[in-house]
Order: sequence, then C-alpha cells, then structure tokens
Amino acid sequence: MIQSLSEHDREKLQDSLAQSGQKVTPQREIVFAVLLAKRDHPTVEDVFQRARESMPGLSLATVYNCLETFVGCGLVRQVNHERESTRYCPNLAPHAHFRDEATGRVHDIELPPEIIQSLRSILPPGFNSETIEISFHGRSHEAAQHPSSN
Amino acid sequence: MIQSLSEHDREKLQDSLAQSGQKVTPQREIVFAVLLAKRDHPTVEDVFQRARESMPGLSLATVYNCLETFVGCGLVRQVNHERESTRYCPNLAPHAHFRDEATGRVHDIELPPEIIQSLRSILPPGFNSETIEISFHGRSHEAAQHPSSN
DNA sequence: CTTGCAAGTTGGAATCATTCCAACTCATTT
DNA sequence: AAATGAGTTGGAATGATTCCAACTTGCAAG
Repeated sequence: MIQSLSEHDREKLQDSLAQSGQKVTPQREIVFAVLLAKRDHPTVEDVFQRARESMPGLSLATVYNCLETFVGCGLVRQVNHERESTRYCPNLAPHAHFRDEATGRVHDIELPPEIIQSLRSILPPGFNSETIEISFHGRSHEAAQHPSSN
Repeated sequence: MIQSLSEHDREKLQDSLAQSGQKVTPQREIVFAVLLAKRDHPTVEDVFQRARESMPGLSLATVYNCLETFVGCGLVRQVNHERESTRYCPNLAPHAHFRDEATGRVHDIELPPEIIQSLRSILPPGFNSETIEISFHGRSHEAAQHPSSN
C-alpha cells in the first residue's frame, strides 16, 4: 500500500502541474506517490497494479494519462529499451541507464557533467541537441547493490 | 529499383550468414541490398516497400525474418527511438544517432573511441556493458548535409 | 441554489508494430 | 521418388498504446 505524498513532494507535484495549467487530482497524487515509493522504473502496468491497491477504481487509461502529463511537465522521465514497455523514472538528475540482460532490471548510472559536455562536443555544427539518452546493455554482478534501482 | 549486391557485399552477406549456419536466399539478398542502397535508417515497412519493387511476391513476414537474421549475425544494427517503429542501419562502425524532431530523420554521429572509453569508465564496479547506445534528440539546421543519413 | 463549463476520468473499442503459426516451396539427401 | 530441413508466406494473434464518447467533479455565473 502506497503512503501519501510528503508535504514537499505534494508541493512539487502541485507546482509542476500548475505551471502548465493543470490540477492536482487524487489519481495524480497516487500515481506520483507510486513512482516515488519504489524507484524501480516501473511499467505502466506496474504502476497500475500498485496504484490500484490504494484506489481500486483507478483505470489504466488514467495511469497512461497521468504519466503522460508528468512527462509533459518534467516531473518524470520515460525510459525505453528496445521494444519493451515504456518505463517511468522520477530521477530528474542527469543519468544514464544500465539494462541488465540477465534480470531485465534497469539501474541508474550517474552522469558526470564533463561527459555530457564531451558528448555534446562531438555533434557536427548545425546539430542542436536538447536531450541525450545513454543506455548501457550488459550484465551486472548483483553483489553489493545500492538500495535504489531495479 | 534496387541493383543487386556488389561482389564484396555479397561475400559479406554470405560469410556472416554462413557463420551462424544460414544460407543466402534471394529474399535475403534483396533485403540486404535495400539496406545498403540508401542508408537512411528505414523501418521494416520502408524496407518492405522498397524490396517489393524488385520482388513483388516478397512478404512482410519475410522482411521481419531477414532483418532479425541480419541483426543476429551482426550485419545490421537496430535503432529504436521512443516507441516508434524499429529502424535498421547497416553502419557497423561505432556511432551514435541524432534524431531530428522536426523531420523525424535519424543521422549517424561518429563516436570517437575516447568517448566510448570515458563512458565505460563511469560504470560502477560489477557492471559489464557489451553495448552502449547513445541518442541525441533535437533539431538540426539541414544546411550543408552529408550525402548519407536521413 | 441550479445551470453550465472545463478538466479530468473511465471502459471499451481501435490502432499499429510485431510475433506466431501452419501450410507451402525448394534444394538436397537417401 | 520420398524424406528432410531451411526458408518463405499470408493471415491470425498479441500486446502496448491511443482514441473516443459518456460520465464526474469542482467551480463560476446567473
């Protein structure tokens, strides 16, 4: 069961939504809370299942809507891997993703600013990039793992 | 209309297929030729349309099969962007992709080995990556463009 | 109040890329 | 001439996502 948002997170939600003229709704609160509760890059279906525990009437369409809204106002990022279901990630710091082939899990990899700089610098003149996505694909020895990620 | 493969490309096809115990077929030749003819990151549907001009009876399923086979034996790379149709790319040199939001076109961006090195180096211990995918997302002024790409 | 509006939600139908499958072809082996 | 096996084919099935029309809700206007 998802606990409700902290004061701080509720404000973040409220502010981000307000900036694009949108409102906080019970559904949006729960979906956002689900994302923050377990930062494991859940699919829409995952979010749907978890959110339903707190709000049984919630519909899948609404989960799609909420997540799209959040992406639109910069609250969460989408993570795509090959043709698999889209995953969602509330980590807004610049980071890459590591996809473990063995488990299917996605781990956040911190991205030092220098790297981002040097990547931008390889673009030929005339190419302006707003976002850069980096994803590693391989295997990780799940030994001493950080508590976050999935 | 696609012209047939050069001697050199036919050999490459033949060799790569043979390595995984597979044969050259007329369908595979055409699909491969289509990829080499216009290196513009075509979708399966694109390849299907172009290949049909030379082989009207070719089926979509076969195009899927051929492309999957090629990916399997390392002849081509898949390029995924968000949830759009998978695109295929016969450029085997390490490179990133730039996706132009305005046109939807994908451009190859050369990747200097140092960058690949420095990217690998940011992985925490225990993470072994076989492949790294880098994609830029933004707009390009299509001024003096190289002849390849799309 | 109560009417009307706008935003948000809902369930189900529709879409679209991709995968699956059973029948068929064709070259080669026995 | 029959059997084998890889490859191909068209159509059906799948699965994620999008679309849509009806419904709800909160709030503003009369």
